[in-house]
Amino acid sequence: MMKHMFEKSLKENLRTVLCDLFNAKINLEEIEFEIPTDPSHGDLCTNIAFRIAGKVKKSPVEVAEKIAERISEDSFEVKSLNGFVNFRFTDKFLFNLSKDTLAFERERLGKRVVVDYSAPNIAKPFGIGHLRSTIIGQAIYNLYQFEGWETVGVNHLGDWGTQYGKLIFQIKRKNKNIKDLSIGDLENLYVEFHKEAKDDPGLEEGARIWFKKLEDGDGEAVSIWESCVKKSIKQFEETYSLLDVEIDYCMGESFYQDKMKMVLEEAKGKEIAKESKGALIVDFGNEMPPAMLLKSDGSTTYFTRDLATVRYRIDRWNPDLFIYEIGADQKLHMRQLFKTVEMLGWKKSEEFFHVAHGMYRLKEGKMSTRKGRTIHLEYVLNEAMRRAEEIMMQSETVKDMTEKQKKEAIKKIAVGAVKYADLKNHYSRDIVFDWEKVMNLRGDSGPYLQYSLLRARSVLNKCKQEPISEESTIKLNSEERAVLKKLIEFDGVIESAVRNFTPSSLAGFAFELAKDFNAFYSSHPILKAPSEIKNQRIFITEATHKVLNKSLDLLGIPIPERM
RNA sequence: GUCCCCGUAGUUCAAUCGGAUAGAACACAAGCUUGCGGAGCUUGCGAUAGAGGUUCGAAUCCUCUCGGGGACACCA
Repeated sequence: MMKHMFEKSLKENLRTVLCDLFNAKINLEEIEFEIPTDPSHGDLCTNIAFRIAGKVKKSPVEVAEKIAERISEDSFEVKSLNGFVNFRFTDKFLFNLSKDTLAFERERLGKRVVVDYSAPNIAKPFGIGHLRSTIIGQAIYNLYQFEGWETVGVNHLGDWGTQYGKLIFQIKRKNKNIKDLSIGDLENLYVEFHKEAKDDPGLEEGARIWFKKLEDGDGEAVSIWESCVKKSIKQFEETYSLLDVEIDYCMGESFYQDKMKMVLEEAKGKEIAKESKGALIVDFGNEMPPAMLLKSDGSTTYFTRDLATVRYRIDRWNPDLFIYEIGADQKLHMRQLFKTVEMLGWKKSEEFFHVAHGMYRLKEGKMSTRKGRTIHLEYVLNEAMRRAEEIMMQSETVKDMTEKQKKEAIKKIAVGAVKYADLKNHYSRDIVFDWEKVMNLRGDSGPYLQYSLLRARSVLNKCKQEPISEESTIKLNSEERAVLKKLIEFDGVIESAVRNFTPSSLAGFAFELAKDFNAFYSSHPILKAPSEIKNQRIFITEATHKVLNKSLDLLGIPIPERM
């Protein structure tokens, strides 16, 4: 808060000065602070001189110089350079600002957000694509909650649709008994169906018939389907537990079976839905291709279910914001959905956001279930754990750990590595799936963050922090300044991560903080520092620990006790 | 064919919604242990696909070319 207040009063100060000097009237919003690219320029800067130079018919350099001459404060010095106005905090002031960062409590905003994420398909192993949705979605959920939103997380399980008609049909054709089939078997049957349907297009028709039967409540179809759901959910629960993810509600597409009719009636009544080639569609004119509500055989589509889902969520939670963490391949679908919601008059499309994550690709080419080029989460984690163990064996510090403790640590390191490798990328980018990068346990990686945090913790465990009195002299070296300057960025990073739906901003920040701390740690003693600066170094260690801990917590990266 | 996203060191990614000398990591090369955890630290090498335009200022915005990915009604 103190930083906020400081920036606000500095803005007001600038506004007054600009008015006095150049008779320029500006809004506070026009003044923006940034962090100079080169730390030697200062700790904060503004480009306001460029913005008003044209208005007042002076050069930016001159404007900046005049501003710098005019402002004088005890807590920072002001200098102009190349048209920028640079502020450099005194050590004491910077130190006090950083204390402010440690107050994590936010006021409740009275706003509610529904976050739709994970949403794996039943009867298939948990794929790497849904892993992305799960990890990013959970981080966004955490971030919104931290910022003071009331959050509702929903796992919109893919448990309905023609694909299960295909699966049931294939099970029947091959005379299989659902009781004997594993998730892997089910996936194989699905793949097999597609292969055979290529040569025999009649099979698609059979699949549609079986889905229609399922929708109409046919006993046999429902029983096979229920069995698939059960098997899948059991496996998903193991996965979520391993990933340390908990989603508030699990309501699959099938949940909305009886809620679509109402929506269809409303769409027809408002003349938004119309008939075309025997099907019921929503026409968007030239803006977009049409979306389908009912197929010509009368069965529903996932568009219908998504629409019913929105209706349900409005009725139940009436959120101020809907966030969908779903792959970029569904961009058109989402646009159609948001537009239709607006046409129905339920909500404005601005109240919806599609976090369209990019797709995973392999170095060898596209991923493809049919060609067997998929990556199963289980395999990735096992390999990551193997590597973590390898490094751990060389470590001195874990020698006195029990086997159980080691196993637990290895698991957390592997999960942290996999999650961080995903979170550090901007969601919109496709990720080239590279084993070496994902399971990298050094450098810009999850374990690097975990390690840095534990090292800070280890130092803190060896001493007692004494409060630093207001009178004590603070004198900082450049490594200490770097850490403190990074720390005071935390609030802004959170704000931007929330506003832009980018946990990647926080991941990047956490890495930079760890890096700055490590540089500080390696060049200056903390516990054996001279007594007059020992306390300030302990404070820096403690603050880093606290902020790093919170960052990893928000990102969903687990922290081992030792590693 | 139409629409959307992307193109940054050898490789994988950053760059605070137009700011100062484009940052990291991996890989490669050279160093760091008498101090708290070496999964660490320091140094070096090296990039905005191409051509125009907009302006004080462009990786970022506009146009075109080339290259990659995705989506386009009975899959989800």
